[in-house]
Amino acid sequence: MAGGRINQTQFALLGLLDSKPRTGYELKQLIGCSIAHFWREGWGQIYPTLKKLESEKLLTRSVVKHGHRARQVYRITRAGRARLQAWLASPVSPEVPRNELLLKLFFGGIGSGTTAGAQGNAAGTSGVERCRRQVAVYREQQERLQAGYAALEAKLRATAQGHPHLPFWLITLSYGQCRAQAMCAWCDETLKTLAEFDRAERTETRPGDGIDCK
Amino acid sequence: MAGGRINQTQFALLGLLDSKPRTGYELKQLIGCSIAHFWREGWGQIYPTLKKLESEKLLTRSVVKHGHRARQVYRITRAGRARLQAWLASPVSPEVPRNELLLKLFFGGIGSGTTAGAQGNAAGTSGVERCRRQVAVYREQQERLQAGYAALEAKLRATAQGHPHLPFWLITLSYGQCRAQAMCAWCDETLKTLAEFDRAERTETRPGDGIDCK
DNA sequence: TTTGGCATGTAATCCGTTACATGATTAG
DNA sequence: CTAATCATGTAACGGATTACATGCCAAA
Repeated sequence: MAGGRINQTQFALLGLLDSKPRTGYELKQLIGCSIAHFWREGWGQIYPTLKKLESEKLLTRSVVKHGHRARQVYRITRAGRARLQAWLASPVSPEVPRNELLLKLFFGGIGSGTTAGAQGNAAGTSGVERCRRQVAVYREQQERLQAGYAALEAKLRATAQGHPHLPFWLITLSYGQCRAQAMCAWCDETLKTLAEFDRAERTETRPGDGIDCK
Repeated sequence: MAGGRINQTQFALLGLLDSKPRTGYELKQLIGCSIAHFWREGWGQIYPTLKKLESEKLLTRSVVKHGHRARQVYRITRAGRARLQAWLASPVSPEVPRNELLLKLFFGGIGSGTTAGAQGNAAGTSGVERCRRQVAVYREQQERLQAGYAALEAKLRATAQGHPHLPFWLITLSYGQCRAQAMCAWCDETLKTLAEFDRAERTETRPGDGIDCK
């Protein structure tokens, strides 16, 4: 997916290091509680990227003794800030993320083969029923997401009250809320469409001809 | 991207081959005009995947002479249909796609450094202004998407009128339409928020303290 | 005749996930 | 004491994009 472009991990790290120096571990934690709803990073990405950024002089590393342990604390440099600024102002690269759900729905007309017979589609095996289940699950997910956004918003408003960056954080949450809400509406509409189509399909079942474009 | 999971390309190909045998080239074309709004494939993915599917007996390949050329036509097998069915009925793997726009907005509070001074934020360099531009561009994109969806819907309704799979294709379009519409609404709301925040910010500018969780 | 579309592939590279591997510190 | 958390990394794997490379055929 969103796969082959310039490594964006570096900008997430630079951005989080802008406010204060941190260790890789702290960065991972911070990601998990601040931007997890739209951005994930794994260890295997964070540590190598930090090293790479250090080698490019965008970060400096200082080893801080903590008991017997040596913590690697990274601090952003002036060059790092410049790099970050340039990225922040640069246009968002347009991407068409793959959507597994839509692909499955697009193929909703493909019958289950094994039970396709003269007596029509058995309940539970038709493409329509398959799609209904997928959409129902998706709807639940979206509702859970909404609850999560609401909870995070409440926590943020309480914890970071008055923080100058708070409005921006809330904007990202609002994005998720709007989207999840719209997706729920779409689910309802789609479930209705599928139910109607189901009724119509039980009466006349034609073999699907090929898809073709143009 | 969506990176590390099981290769989904194979299912897109199996699904498109379900209705009729096709060549790799035809598959690429078909993808471009039917599911391009939520699914992309490149040559480098299609041809190797077709070979892999053939080696797994999920497809068979027949070489058809076309003038002097040899076209490799792939046909789905019974095992291929079974594999496709299993996937269609399996739950959608939950993913948290990275969102570059949101990351940039999340860092909206990071000032541009070079012009940060006593006289407040110069127009065009503040984080707020940066965000406004990003959101405005995004809004335009979403509007263009909406127009594209509408056009494709009209074309589909005309071209594939009466096709038994048409309702499913329209569902995927409706998804995009709902989302794009919601995103436009979010943009408007966000632009308003940013404008208000801008006014407030010009009066009192505090240095951003660090983000911290919990 | 030359351009554009048909047609098939390979190679390089990068991104990202997952699992593996290790060990110290601290709270219960 | 022991479990959870802090803390840092590496290795392997697989997926996706992009560019590269080639050549036929038909239409203008």
